[in-house]
Amino acid sequence: MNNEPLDPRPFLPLPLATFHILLAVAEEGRHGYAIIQDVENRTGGALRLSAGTLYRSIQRMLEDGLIDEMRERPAPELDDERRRYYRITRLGSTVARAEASRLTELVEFARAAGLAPETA
Amino acid sequence: MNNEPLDPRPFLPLPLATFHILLAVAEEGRHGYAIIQDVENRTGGALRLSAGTLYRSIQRMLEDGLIDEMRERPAPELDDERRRYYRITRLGSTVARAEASRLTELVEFARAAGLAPETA
DNA sequence: CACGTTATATCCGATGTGGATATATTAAAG
DNA sequence: CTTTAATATATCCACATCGGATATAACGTG
Repeated sequence: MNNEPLDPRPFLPLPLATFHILLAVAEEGRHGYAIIQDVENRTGGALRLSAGTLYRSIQRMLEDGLIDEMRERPAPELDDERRRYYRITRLGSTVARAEASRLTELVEFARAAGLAPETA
Repeated sequence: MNNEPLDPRPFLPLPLATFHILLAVAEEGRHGYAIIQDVENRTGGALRLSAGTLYRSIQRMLEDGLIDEMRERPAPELDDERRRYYRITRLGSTVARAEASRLTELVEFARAAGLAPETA
């Protein structure tokens, strides 16, 4: 077993697109186009990942080991052979957790400066 | 009086350095070098704004009206004439609040995906 | 008065991003 | 059944942000 203590710090702060992609594929295995739609839906249309940003982010994340490509097809009955499905890795989870904690701290700074509501 | 409803959306997502600078000058009027130290202290040394990033960020923020330069010298007794002091504007506060709210939402997404602790 | 720290400013290269473009398959509409 | 829109991946270009290096100079201490 590989239980080395993965260090997320070299990855922080995480690029915005990378964090959103990690959240999208953490829920369930998703392909690129579905990630774009997931991010748009969750942000109420406020963030629309461009195709350029998405696919280059995915390449980087594969190289860095934050995600990996799945062989299984999550929905074999209504499938599309063009799709490439991705899921989060253990390293990806560790990095996403560290980024979430950085963001939480940032919001607390804003609250202390009177620039965020008291009730989260 | 100017009570037009300032729209923060075109500024979002805010560059990381810009948000940290807004938080630093929101507490009290600060000069550039003091901002670098404030950010380093608050983040426990995790984020060290480089001089290049800081002074170019300040220029942009002045042009955008997020901060403005003060005439008053906060500490006239132990002053340094090289210093240039900045404070947050009303627009800067509005933008910082909007960014804090975006970050809060982002952390909630991470929590929903099981990638952040339940207790903020 | 020499030296490290404080202080502001600009330049360069690397990275992240949106928008445009390309290509091809799938689904829906006429 | 053919046209069209949506789906799906991928690459290119230009722009913004950023860290690190460099420059210049005033300040504080030994």
